[in-house]
Amino acid sequence: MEHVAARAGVSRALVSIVFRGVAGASEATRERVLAAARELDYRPDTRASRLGSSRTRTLGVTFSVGHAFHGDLLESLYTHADAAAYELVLSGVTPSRSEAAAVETLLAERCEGIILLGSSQETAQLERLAARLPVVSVLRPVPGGEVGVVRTDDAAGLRLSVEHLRGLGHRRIAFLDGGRTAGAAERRRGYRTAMRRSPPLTEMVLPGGVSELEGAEAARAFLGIGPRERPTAVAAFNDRCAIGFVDVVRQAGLHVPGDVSVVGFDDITEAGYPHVALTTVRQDAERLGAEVVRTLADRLDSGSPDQNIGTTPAAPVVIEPELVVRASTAPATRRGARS
Amino acid sequence: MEHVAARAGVSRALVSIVFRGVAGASEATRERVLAAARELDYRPDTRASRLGSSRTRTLGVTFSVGHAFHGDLLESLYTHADAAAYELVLSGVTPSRSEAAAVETLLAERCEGIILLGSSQETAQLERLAARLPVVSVLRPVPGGEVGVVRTDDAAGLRLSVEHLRGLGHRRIAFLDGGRTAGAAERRRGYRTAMRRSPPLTEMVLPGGVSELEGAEAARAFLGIGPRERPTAVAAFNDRCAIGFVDVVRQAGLHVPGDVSVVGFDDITEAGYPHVALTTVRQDAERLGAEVVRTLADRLDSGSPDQNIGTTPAAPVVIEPELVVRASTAPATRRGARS
DNA sequence: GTCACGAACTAGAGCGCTCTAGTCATCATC
DNA sequence: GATGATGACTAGAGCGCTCTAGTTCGTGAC
Repeated sequence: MEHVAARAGVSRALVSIVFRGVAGASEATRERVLAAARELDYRPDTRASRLGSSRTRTLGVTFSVGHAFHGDLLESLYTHADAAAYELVLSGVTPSRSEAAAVETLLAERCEGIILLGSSQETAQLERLAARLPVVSVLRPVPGGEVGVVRTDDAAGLRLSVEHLRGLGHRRIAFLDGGRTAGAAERRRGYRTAMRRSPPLTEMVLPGGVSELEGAEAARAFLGIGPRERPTAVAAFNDRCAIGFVDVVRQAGLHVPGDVSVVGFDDITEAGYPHVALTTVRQDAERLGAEVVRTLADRLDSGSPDQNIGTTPAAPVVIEPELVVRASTAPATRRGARS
Repeated sequence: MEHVAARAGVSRALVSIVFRGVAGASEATRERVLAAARELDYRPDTRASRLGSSRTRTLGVTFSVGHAFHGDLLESLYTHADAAAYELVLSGVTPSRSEAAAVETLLAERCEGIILLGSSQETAQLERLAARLPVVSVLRPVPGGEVGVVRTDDAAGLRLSVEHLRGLGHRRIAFLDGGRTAGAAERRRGYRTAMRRSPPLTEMVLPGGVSELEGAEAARAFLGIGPRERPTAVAAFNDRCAIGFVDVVRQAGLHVPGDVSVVGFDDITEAGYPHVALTTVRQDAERLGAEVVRTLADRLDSGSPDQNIGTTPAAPVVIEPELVVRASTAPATRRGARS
């Protein structure tokens, strides 16, 4: 910085002004400084600038590495954080690196707010964290109102699934459960509600899970059911689970959607591939990301300067999902499952 | 820090000593400081500590968000960086956030070294970057020797594929190409070499790609070939491509491995799921990560203090892949494709 | 008793920025 | 021509650490 200042013939303070993009430098000087910086291949040290300023304008994000939908969310977060003049610092969660450890590094970075994608921490822990700084839990609802929440209306999503299948004439509709994953309880609840509407249908919850593997296992349980009692349709916890289910069911000689209709959840990229063509409930990653940044930025930018603690989070933001009908669902046949 | 020092009745310098874990504090004081810190919920500010010290002990990583194999690599990198007392800072690449932009933020963080997972930048750009600081390209070979490289022996991997299929009696073996992706050229070369060994077989390269989508498209091209000329085995650029291929081929009524054997590449988690059971060439994410950290740490820790420029990278580290035989390959039948 | 020595601890100058409180022209205003 | 305003710029005190160059004190050797 010193060198750039010298080369441009100005003070260090002026260089700072130019790089922060604030008012206080003439157009001519601004260009001279930028030119000098370019020649010296200089770029401001983010560590130092964050240290110097009262605000770090930094948002920490924990995410599961390799998780497809988290990838989609990150993309949206990057875009909107950038637009709101915030920087993102990522902290990955892996089987050997816990979410708590990931959060710890974010705190040490002095992030102003923390974004947790699909958090698996206990509510009490989240509340303790939220007492220190603004926290928003994405995808996973957190009761109590201390922790900000941005999520899809999971229950409504499953209602869409079930109503769609009902409308196609299905009466035996199973749900492939998601266990303790973020959002699973709500989806299960949505399934139950929809099944109890008139005319009420017999509920059937099969243990499922988050990945293709668990979908495949659920399919084996499904195939173990006698053809006459077998559900003619299945709503899965998510797309990957649905895809694993379809794979195994097809390998067993059944047809999808001829013998069994399947609906997923998320609308991951793969679900839209022509050879997969999964009917699913779309979560809008783009909007989720936008809302996360908006709620956090609102809290941070409005709060009394350097005193974010005390600003309460806005009410949970719940985004309505949308049914995307593709080729994995079809009208129920009279005789139920064939073969 | 001030507060912790006051509470423990020592100087700020002593607190620093304790938190850095260096010698110079008695056991009793150490505990007193730690206790005070715990009570005040204090943790050192990483920005400030990096600023203060000559070394940042920070490694920057660019990766594709949502890319399964990058996720596996990140996990390994986290583990080994931690063991070598380095910190990782992640910078995600998305369709709307270029690799160059990702690198830019890493430079601004003053990372000591940069790790590029599956870089898609041009060699010239990589070399320019490598002139500033140690860079290692993972998965993607870079000629010239200026940029460190840690990768799997892609060519050998495809030779393993082809030899395996040859051994099963296959003679018409196609390759689903990976286009311009990292490693694709080497795999294509490995395929060619293996096909030209005695007895030489007729090469057949079908356009493939990196995802299931492209594998599915390749399958359609494959199905368009007359049953008599159709390859009886396929080596795919990667697992996802192989999986898409298998899906479509099965939907068309062919059997895998009965009618066509398929070999993937990577050994992503999904390939090992029982209902997928893909024969594949395993890339060892754990070892790749370990080697990346080792080579970087070697350069950084040995170099003349605060003068990394000039230390040349070690020779490329090439890790031998391993064939994992599962259920997607079987001996060739006399008549080639059935159905 | 004196001295050297090492262990335990401290003072204080950075690190590369930000940002408040200035200085100094220049220009319109009455 | 004195008076502010305004715009362009600078000095210098932080930010929260690290780290060198001390100081202090207890211990053992002689």
